[in-house]
Amino acid sequence: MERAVDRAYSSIRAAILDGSYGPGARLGEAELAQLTEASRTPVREALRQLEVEGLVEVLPHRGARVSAFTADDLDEIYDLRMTLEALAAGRAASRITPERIDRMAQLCDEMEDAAAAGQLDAVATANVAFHGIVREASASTRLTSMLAAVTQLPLMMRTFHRYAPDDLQRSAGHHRELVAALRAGDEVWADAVMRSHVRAAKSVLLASLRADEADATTALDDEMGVTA
Amino acid sequence: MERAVDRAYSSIRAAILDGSYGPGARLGEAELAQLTEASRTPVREALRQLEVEGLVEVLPHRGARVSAFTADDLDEIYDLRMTLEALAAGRAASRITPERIDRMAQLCDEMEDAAAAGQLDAVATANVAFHGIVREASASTRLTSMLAAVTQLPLMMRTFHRYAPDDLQRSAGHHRELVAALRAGDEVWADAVMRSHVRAAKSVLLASLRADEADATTALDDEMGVTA
DNA sequence: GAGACCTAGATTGCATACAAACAACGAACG
DNA sequence: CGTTCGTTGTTTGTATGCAATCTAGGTCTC
Repeated sequence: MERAVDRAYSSIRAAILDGSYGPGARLGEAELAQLTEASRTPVREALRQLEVEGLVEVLPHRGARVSAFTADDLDEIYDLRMTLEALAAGRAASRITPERIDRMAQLCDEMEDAAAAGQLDAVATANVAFHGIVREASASTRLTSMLAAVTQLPLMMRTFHRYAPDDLQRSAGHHRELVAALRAGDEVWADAVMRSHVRAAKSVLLASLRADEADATTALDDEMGVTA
Repeated sequence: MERAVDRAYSSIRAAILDGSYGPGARLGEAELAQLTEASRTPVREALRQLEVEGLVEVLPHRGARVSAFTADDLDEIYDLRMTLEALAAGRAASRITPERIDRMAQLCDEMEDAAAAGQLDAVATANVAFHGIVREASASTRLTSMLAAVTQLPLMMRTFHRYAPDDLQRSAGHHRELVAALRAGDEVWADAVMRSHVRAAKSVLLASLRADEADATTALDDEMGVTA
């Protein structure tokens, strides 16, 4: 991470993912240049990179904003993600090495332990590593970069914090099953498991968002009731 | 096309697609700045954009080169393209308007006429428009931009010039069938036709490249025979 | 003669100054 | 009172100069 572009990229990305800049927040170049201790030139390049990955939107002559996702976006993104992750899993089935499969099994252990201990951040971290192995094993740089674009949303929304115990257990089951499918070298199996896995994640997220919305409405009603 | 970045982008892209810069050719920033009548700043941005779309590769401190595709790349790209294009067709089936379907049917006529007249460039142009309608109708900006990344290769390789009459006829058949599937609003049908269509294209391209290679080898052998 | 090292030229990466476009505010007019 | 237009401040877009890095050629050593 020597180049100023990389510093800028990492800093901005971290600031978005940790919530310093929420959805829709303005990303002024001068401000970011100060934050990342670089000039505007590398900041601009970093912003374009982040745009490709779907984390920010830049409008001509109007600057950059953190992406804000609608329900339609979410639907679209998870459709894409299901298709792409399944393709990656299928390709990985015939290419992955035993060592990597072992590492995935190990990550399954870690995730289950972390889930049992209620450490959702640790689950999320191990989960990213787990899926990362599948992508690497798919041996397709293009596919890998496309997957990056549809995986930012779950990161931004801290999806694991929306998982109930049942959801976590089902997710762990998918992970174990995927390991089995890969060990068997079964493309179709791996593809199918991954589809279930992503689709289930979408379902959890949508349900959770609907619940959030209901809460917000209730809160709003209460507030109006108080002030009226 | 007012902004210098857009000028640079268009000029460089055109220069690559018309063969002025072949695969592996070096793309010096100063040279491109002169070509596009802009400074290096917008040229750099344009190059990054072209990198995203897969037309060029840029290496840190080493500049940009036109992408050169290996047989593995080709395999990988067509796998991805089949999956994404099929997804787009499926989504389009339930969203496309009758007007757009009519336009697609019209483009079918044009392509068949052009093919009969041996005007392969005209076929290619209409084909791009035809597939463009499907992508727009898929109503997914992300999917659209991903498809752009896996559609540069066929453009660069002028794939239509490798089609024999039988291939062109099969392709036309796929196009007609896709129109029918979309008119019927049948997602599964549209998905399946598109898979066939892309897979057939891959097959033609691979066969054509193998033929090229054989020719090259023969020519080389001949030459060595002469010089020996 | 082969290989490593060093130097010179050229090229990319970064910073900064300037120009162009946009947004917000206020005044003038209908 | 509302609308429109001008004006000003801020932000993005572009050009250019300088520093850091890479490539190539030659020389020196083994």
